[in-house]
Amino acid sequence: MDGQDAVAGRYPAADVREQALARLREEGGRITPARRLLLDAITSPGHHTAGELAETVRASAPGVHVTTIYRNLDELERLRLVDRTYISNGPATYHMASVAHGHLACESCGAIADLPGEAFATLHDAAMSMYGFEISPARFAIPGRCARCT
Amino acid sequence: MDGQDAVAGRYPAADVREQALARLREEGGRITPARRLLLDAITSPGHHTAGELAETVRASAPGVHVTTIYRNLDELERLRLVDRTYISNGPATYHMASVAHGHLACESCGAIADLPGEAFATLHDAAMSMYGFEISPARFAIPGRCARCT
DNA sequence: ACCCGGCTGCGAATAAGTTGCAAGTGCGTA
DNA sequence: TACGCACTTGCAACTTATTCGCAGCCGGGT
Repeated sequence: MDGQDAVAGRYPAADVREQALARLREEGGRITPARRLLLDAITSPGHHTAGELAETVRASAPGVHVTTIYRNLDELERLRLVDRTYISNGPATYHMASVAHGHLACESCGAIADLPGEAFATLHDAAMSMYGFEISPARFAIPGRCARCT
Repeated sequence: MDGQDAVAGRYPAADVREQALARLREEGGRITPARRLLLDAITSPGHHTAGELAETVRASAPGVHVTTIYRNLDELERLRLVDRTYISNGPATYHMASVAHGHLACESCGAIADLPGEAFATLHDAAMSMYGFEISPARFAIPGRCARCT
């Protein structure tokens, strides 16, 4: 199961990072070492839990507290710079927001794959016509079984 | 946003309950007051969290412990009699398994609506052709915004 | 009525995430 | 370049959801 980066990571991570920091500053936020390191971690390929991100950040700056990670992720999500994705009952995972896409999460091996936004077209239409409901595909993962685990 | 029971609840709850108990017995399980009450609670319309189910059961039998609720829900899920649905970061919700369907969960008011299984057709095909991935629509809720909250 | 094995209650443990508060620091201003 | 205010951070304690070990209970086949 590849395709982890069918969507994110097309541009140098440092560019994405500085762009995100710029947006933070626009909003009256500050640029701090913790934030830069968090963005470094989150721009790396794949889907990361808050705990993993904390660990990655701590590799460079041991003092950074999980609370800081959570608060910054909240802020980045509020600015729509990152997507928070809930995978079954496990911890939420985060990745840079980019092209709209959804996720597939294997219930047995935990692998995650991205699915293009177009795959959600009929789903989107059904939700909209039946309930006037606007779906957010990026924010959740569809459970199931991947090819390897079937 | 109605349609909570577009799928479940077409048959008298007591029938569904006794049928589920019969399946449990087939599997070498026992019929206990706690199980009957849990099934009574879960067959009532809507989507229920483990905590809510515990409270409902305790209205009739105050001694029943949450652990018992969780263990029985696990068992019922194993037998595919109930579906466990994860809604964002909140507690899991449970409902009787019946016709395959998905869920829409409003991020702002928490309302839940059911979506027929057919709405997942293209999604299913996309997941299958791209990754050989078999999705389980019943097991998750799609976040978004309902008509009232937009 | 008896007995075996499944079921239950209890308490403690775990994991993820949140909150209040005091101390620290980025960065606009002078 | 120094100052100060508002934004950030670290810490510890708390909440919520769920699981586990263990001892005793009881459903139901004989």
